Amino acid sequence: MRSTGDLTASALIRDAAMRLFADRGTAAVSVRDIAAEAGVSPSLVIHHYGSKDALKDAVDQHVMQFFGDMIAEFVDASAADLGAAANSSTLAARLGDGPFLRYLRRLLVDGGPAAERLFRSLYDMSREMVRRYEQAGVFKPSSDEGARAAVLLVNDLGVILLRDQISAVVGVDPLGPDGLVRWSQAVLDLYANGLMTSPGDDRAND
Amino acid sequence: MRSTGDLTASALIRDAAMRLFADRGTAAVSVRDIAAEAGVSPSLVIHHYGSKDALKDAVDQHVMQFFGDMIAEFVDASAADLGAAANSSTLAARLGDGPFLRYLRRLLVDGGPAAERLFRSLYDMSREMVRRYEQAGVFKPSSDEGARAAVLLVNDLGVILLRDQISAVVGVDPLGPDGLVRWSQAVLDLYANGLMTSPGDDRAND
DNA sequence: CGCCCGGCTGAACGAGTGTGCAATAATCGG
DNA sequence: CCGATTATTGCACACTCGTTCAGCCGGGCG
Repeated sequence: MRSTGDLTASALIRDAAMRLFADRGTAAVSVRDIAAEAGVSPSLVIHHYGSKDALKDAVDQHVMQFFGDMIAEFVDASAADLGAAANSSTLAARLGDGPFLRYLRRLLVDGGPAAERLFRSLYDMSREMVRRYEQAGVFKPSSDEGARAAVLLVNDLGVILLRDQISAVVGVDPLGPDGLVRWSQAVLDLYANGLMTSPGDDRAND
Repeated sequence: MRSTGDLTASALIRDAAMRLFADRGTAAVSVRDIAAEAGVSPSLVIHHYGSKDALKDAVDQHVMQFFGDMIAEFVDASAADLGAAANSSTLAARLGDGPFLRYLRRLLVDGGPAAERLFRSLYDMSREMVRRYEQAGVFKPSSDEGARAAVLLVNDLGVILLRDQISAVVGVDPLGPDGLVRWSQAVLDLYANGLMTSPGDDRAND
């Protein structure tokens, strides 16, 4: 019942479930697995959350709360100073190696109402960002702000979703300390200069 | 045993498994579900593939073959004419609404050796594309071709991974007939012109 | 015709699943 | 200290899982 530094049992269970769900997917994790990971009995898991589905809902809500707070904080900070906090680097660094990003991946791919609400929040944030930057003259005006915001959002989320693949194949974790600067530079170069020699050219991408 | 128009039973089972795996994830699909979807008995599934894991391997291999062929064809076509076939639009349109893209999503997120091989193929394709375009003078030279190729690849795959979320929130399927042109225009505009007013400016993204 | 043989099925088994329940251990107010 | 409330557990039940196996059924071949 105490809310001190060490976690309560139900929080322990929730965090264990979050880790396992993120790594293996919800269906591949049993209540007994969660109990073992949390160091408690399977009965306690049910006693605290009622059912496995309810536990999943609690984990979803917890993750949503986390990202909701992060988004709000980020929007506020960028309202005060458009340039300072407004880059993905600090965001990603702050997220650290916690299980939140890995859970976010499952959440977005598995879908569901919670995922849709979260994605809507992120998209709204992206739109607001684009609007501010365009108004401030940092971004060129766009004929399709919605699409531009979506493309930028997909760019950021794509790194999170494909992090493991990129790490394995490219050889550098794009969200690690070293890979992050390399990735940011490539993205910044793209955003600042584009990549084609003749502006307004015909189509060409991979 | 025949390879005519209507599929053989084992191919029927494989396709049913691919659909269900893509939609719900491997662990959430039972052999009985697959059998029902394919219209056969559960025993026949095991009889043809030995086990559920082996069936999943067969599905993986089938999908890998499909994308391998597509990649090879795409590289060949773009070698002949750099501009004509070298856009994602035709690729996505050719993939259509088949289950391959949905399965690709699960494959990339669940990881595993097959996914890593596929991602490596895609990354190699992206690198080769970037190299050709830079050499042809279509792309500006880059200080980090690897990172540039990775960013472009993530951009394309991100749309596939987040397709459902984008459809639900933005309101347009980015791989549908109408959404594709809107999405392509936004991406093309980004690639051609960048989005910041002062090239080489300081950091700014969402 | 009889035979057999590969595709296919239904029933069954053991293991593992989520969950309910009674009993035990811990904690706290009096 | 004691009673009570809460946290926690072991056990059991019903069910589903993947998988096995004996047998059915239709068609090609002697």
